[in-house]
Amino acid sequence: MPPKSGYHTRAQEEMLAYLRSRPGVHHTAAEIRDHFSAGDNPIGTATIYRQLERFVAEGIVRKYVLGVGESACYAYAEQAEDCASHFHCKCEACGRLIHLDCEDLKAIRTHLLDHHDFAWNAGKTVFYGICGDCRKKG
Amino acid sequence: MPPKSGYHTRAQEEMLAYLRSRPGVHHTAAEIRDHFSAGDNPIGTATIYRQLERFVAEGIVRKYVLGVGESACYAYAEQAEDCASHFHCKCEACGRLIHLDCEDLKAIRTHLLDHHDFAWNAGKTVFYGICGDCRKKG
DNA sequence: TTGCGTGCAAAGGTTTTGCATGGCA
DNA sequence: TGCCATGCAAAACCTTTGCACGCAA
Repeated sequence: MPPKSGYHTRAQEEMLAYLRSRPGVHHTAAEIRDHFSAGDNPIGTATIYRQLERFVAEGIVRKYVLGVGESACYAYAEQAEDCASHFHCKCEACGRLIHLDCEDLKAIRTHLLDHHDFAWNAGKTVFYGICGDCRKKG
Repeated sequence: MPPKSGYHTRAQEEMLAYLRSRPGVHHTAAEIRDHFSAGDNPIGTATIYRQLERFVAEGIVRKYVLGVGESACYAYAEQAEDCASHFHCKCEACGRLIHLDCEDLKAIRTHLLDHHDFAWNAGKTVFYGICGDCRKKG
């Protein structure tokens, strides 16, 4: 899925190929920049951010804000993932980001819309809490 | 509910009194600083952050992360609010933060715990989406 | 040729930290 | 007195922006 408008450039193509090769995997802007800095064809930080912003605007990539001061995370959004049954949970203890596929949770969207007039964007929402592993450890 | 450890100081007392007088209202660190800068007894930025950090650690105040680059929000956490029936929705269009009291949504916590082994912290989670007003406007 | 994309550097904003001073117990 | 809290300034951090140059169409 190439961008819908604007020029087709090398930086854009390589970033998209990289993200697409790791669907569902979260990358920070710095990680993406470092990935390309390591090899040939480094890409400037500003370009990283500008392309990511474009990808997000076009719905190709999702952006997740996990905390103040922390970097935002970006992940390639597959068509299959794009349905409302994909959720994210972040463990406040170990920091792990957990992916959840759950049909039941889709009911939340209906409830929020019908009862609270709010069109929920599940893809951007992160559920905070404590994962099972961390609870066992105390 | 005074802090459990450390000294009892003027800055601490005034900040807590201010937050407590507005339960459930969200303030950024800058807003709190400006509030005290306006009157007598201004409080330094570093102290604002250090006290807020302490309040959050002690559970007196809740911290909300709404976006990268945006300031974090802090709100006094009443006992009554502390139950799981208080939720937050942020409109991605107008930026408004909507408070929601909904018994039905509490079922999410049970579901996440029983089916996904995840102890959800509803107080910290923000639901992103589009509010009714903004949808009407297109 | 036209104008968008890129890179560098600098700015922007929020939050944290170092260090000397002041206040609480 | 001993130790913590405070304030100022500077640093740290992520992200955005200005500007000149380069590349796509």
